[in-house]
Amino acid sequence: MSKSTSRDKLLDATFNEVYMYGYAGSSTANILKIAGVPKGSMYHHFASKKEMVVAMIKERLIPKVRESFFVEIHEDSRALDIIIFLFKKISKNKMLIKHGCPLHKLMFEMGSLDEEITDLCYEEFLHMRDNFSQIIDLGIHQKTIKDIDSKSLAEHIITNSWGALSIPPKHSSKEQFLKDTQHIIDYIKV
Amino acid sequence: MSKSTSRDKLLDATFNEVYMYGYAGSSTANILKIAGVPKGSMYHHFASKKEMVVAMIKERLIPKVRESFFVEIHEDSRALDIIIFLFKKISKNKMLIKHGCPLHKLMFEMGSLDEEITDLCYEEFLHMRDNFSQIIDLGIHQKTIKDIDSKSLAEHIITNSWGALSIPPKHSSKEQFLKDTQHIIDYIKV
DNA sequence: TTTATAATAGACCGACCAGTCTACTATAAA
DNA sequence: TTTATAGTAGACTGGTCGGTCTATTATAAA
Repeated sequence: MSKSTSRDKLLDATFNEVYMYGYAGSSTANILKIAGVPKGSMYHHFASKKEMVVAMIKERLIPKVRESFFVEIHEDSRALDIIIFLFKKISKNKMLIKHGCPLHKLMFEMGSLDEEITDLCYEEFLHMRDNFSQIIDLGIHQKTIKDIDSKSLAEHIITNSWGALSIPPKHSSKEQFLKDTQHIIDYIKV
Repeated sequence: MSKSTSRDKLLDATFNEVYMYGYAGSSTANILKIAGVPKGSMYHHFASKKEMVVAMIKERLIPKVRESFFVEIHEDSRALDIIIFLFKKISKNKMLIKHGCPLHKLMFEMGSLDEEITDLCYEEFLHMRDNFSQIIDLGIHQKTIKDIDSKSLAEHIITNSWGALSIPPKHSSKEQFLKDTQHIIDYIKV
């Protein structure tokens, strides 16, 4: 049982606010209200709204995305099955299906607006890609995945998932996502 | 040579403002400044910011996206070549490569915020999908494209392109987009 | 107990937001 | 020429924005 400090409550509220309304659409007043923390505390812990969001990305968004998008690599399991399992796992995550990948959403919005936040998100994208390409390399070695440039393929799989997940909540569904990713599976399997 | 009325100037400025800063991040004051039109004119032509954006989507965004994403179908040309040509055409569009598909960007942002705008964008997505699936059906008939459910494949191709185009301007390139879409080509060609 | 510092608390600030209001001008039908 | 309407013009409003300020309280080291 953690204490949940003001800082923690602010980061949690900031994640939800920015995820739902975007960076520009989020308001510090609303974050403070939801966190139940006075303004003085916020500006004690963070220099500005942007710095709070940067901390939120590092301490909430990136860990959540890693938790959602990453799977363990067992040397004895088939790499293709790992990827199929991952797509199933993502499809069960209602947050992702409804509102998209929070990393993608923020990076896309900030691309034209703030270089620091964009770069922070893009670095995590590269990290995801490199992590993913290891699974693909394993699959190529196991001959369960076609011998395609693994970095490029990993990038393809991530951006494709991002695109599929960016269908608006009213029209998105687990089934729609799995149908889309099935094309990826059909493409990469030997 | 058109007259470029105040209404036209407002819609043009609104497209750019919303494309760059998002709906929440856009400001009417800035739109008015760039359009060189006083506030009174804006509220004479449109009931609200939202109604102006709705008009912008119908009269600017959707036509631009159709122009960018659609290709003519010649009965005598190979459907696979049409799709390859389309990807090349998109890759040459610096606006799309840098800032992504404006339809995708707005739909993704508004998904949690406004149902009317979201539905307007989603309808156009469906229109794009159906138009695209015709090309695929042609390809299946010509045996240049694998016999895969054409609606699902069209959706896959569009959302994949959207994902690939949502890489931030600093890190996006024509080459990166073509590399990504090459996976699609390799997947669908017989 | 004293002292320093971390954290809480919220009133307050100027800037900017979308939207309103009244006045004025251009156009064209009667 | 008169009258009606479409369009231009921008000052102004209430509310929200991120951020500052001063005051107070909690914590812990000296």
